[in-house]
Amino acid sequence: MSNTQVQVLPLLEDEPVAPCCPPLTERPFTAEEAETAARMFKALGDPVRVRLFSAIASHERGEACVCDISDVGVSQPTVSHHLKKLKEAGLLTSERRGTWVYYRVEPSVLAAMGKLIALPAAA
Amino acid sequence: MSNTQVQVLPLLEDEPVAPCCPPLTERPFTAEEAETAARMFKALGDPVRVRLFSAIASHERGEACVCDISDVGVSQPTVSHHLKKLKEAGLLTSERRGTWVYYRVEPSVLAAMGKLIALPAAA
DNA sequence: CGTCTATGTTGACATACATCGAACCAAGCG
DNA sequence: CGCTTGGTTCGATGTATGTCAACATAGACG
Repeated sequence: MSNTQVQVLPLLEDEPVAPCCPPLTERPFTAEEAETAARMFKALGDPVRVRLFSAIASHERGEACVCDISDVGVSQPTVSHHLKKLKEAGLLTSERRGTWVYYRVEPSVLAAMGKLIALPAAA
Repeated sequence: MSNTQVQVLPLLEDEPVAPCCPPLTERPFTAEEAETAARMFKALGDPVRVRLFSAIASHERGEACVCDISDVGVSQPTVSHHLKKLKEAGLLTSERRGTWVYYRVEPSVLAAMGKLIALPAAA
């Protein structure tokens, strides 16, 4: 009843991608874990999206205006489509600042993926 | 310095997936690099394939008989189909030993993927 | 040989996806 | 206002993909 200041996670409408799964080599993934991991991999399973993601990730502060990265050989609507896909997968966030729209890499995503591919110590 | 020759890459006649690309965050990928990276990501962009890959990778010696991993909720031909995809992508190799066929994780692949999503050293 | 078990291949089918042009919103500027 | 530039959404279209049932192949074994 009394609102004891539940300062919760601020309403993420999409599913959180970051806290995903153990390393792929640790144990067989469950169906759910596989679903989550596959969603991330699938988002990067297109050359155009890899180029866009890499362009943003390697840009200043991990963010870039669409205008800076839309030279990947496809039409501008297609670029927008792919950016949307990456955003839906939780890999990017976007923000409009005046005239331009900036996309930014979700930092936790890289950490989550790094954990996924983590190698077993014994080599 | 007794490394007279590299011992890791003898004869994969299919496209070598291992020596792929710099980290995604280092610089914008070229079209070719993106194509290579996307092929790897795409191969793991399906939940069934993630489960199969994880089951094999986490198995003894990074290899497993098909019979040990085919319980992923789809029919046997579908399992075979996905294993073939993973093999074509260079993530797995297969070998027949008597009655059973064993699939094995290509170790260099995990290294390549780890390099791909390597985090920038300092922010 | 014949047959059984373990996998792979083929054909068919429904769904998903990448792509484009055109139409549409949003912000700045005259 | 109306124009211009940046970006997204929509509708259409061709291609890729996941899936299964049916058939094929490869060893093991009697």
